[in-house]
Amino acid sequence: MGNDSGAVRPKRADARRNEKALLDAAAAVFVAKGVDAPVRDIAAEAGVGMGTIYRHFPTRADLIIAVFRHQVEACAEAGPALLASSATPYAALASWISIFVDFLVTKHGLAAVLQPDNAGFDRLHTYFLDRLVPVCTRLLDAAVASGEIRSDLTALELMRGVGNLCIGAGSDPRYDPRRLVDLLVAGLRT
Amino acid sequence: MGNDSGAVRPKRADARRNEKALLDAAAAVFVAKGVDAPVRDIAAEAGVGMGTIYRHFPTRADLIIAVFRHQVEACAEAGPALLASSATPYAALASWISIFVDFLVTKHGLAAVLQPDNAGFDRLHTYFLDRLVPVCTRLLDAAVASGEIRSDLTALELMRGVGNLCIGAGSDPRYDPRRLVDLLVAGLRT
DNA sequence: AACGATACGGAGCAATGTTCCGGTTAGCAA
DNA sequence: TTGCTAACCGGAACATTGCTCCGTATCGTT
Repeated sequence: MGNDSGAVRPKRADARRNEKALLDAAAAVFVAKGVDAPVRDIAAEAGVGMGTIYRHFPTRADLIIAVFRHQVEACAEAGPALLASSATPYAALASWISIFVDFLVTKHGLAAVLQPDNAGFDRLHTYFLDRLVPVCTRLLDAAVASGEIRSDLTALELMRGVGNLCIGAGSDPRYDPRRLVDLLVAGLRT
Repeated sequence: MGNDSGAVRPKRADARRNEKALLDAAAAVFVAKGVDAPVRDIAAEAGVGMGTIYRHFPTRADLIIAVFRHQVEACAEAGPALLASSATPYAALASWISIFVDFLVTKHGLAAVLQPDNAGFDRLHTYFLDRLVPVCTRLLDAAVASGEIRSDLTALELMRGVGNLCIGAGSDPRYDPRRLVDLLVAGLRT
């Protein structure tokens, strides 16, 4: 998975340096203030100007994608692994959902950004879904095939439901998205 | 429930007229563009200035509350009625949740505004919860007492979960919040 | 008819995402 | 080493949006 090492046109050294600074700064700011942090804050943290951010990442969403890409990959790759190692497909599905929830809950406000109508976040929404829906579909199909769950739900619906349940996690200690998600997954059983 | 007719200090005629115009305009704009419509649009639709809106409704949330108040009341009042007329408490709970979902889904973007961290919408959030959580609690308690559902979930959690599931309804025909909510409610069963 | 309290309208402020452009510099060629 | 140009940089400027302020117009009373 060579990211972009020996590509068509080697970037200039300063460009490469700034891109890394930006990614690090964005990660730090996201942790501190959530993914809704103003672009200016990220630019300041990285010690670069606004223009530099938007040249490297045409839109906020692209920056977010870049920052979380490897975590999304890890989540995607966990799917088949769980299917192979779990006692039943349903157990694998439940475990995977749990991983997915952990990912969403860990990042302030990331879940909210999965909304398809979040203007400007189309790219992010598309990326997440393109990468994870197939994984979830496979888990879901397996669990349906084993007769453990009902068959009238698509992976997209399930993931979106789970994503929605995770919105606002952490802002209110009385609301624990994990419990609600567990309920949802329990409701899936035949 | 005389709204504010013969109150401490009779408002001026133009003030009363404008308040009504504002409510009508807001309702129309909310239907057309969702509750996130710019305040300026509402002012324009009502044919008044920005100042007028903010004098009558100190904050966007207050305007939204005013527009939807009677529907929230209807929802609140349906709770005890359903409890009395349904076969079992669980059936009453399910029916009430369904009414609640209908309410949220009908209004573009209303669900998203139930988030406690939605800066500026504290009032709206508080109003909704103050009015509806007690109703939901009673339904939940009754269903727990009849042994139909588990007892480790608060009304707040359930309502927030349902509210979250309804976020973005209508923006994607492949996502039907009602089905997810049904799943959630099904997961409640013992 | 005059007057004071009340309401009105819209310019203006602050925050934020995004675009633009003049100045600077890395990397290559002679 | 020196010079050149394409790529890059920073931040000012623009557009949108929630909200505030204040001079002016209007209402209702005396």
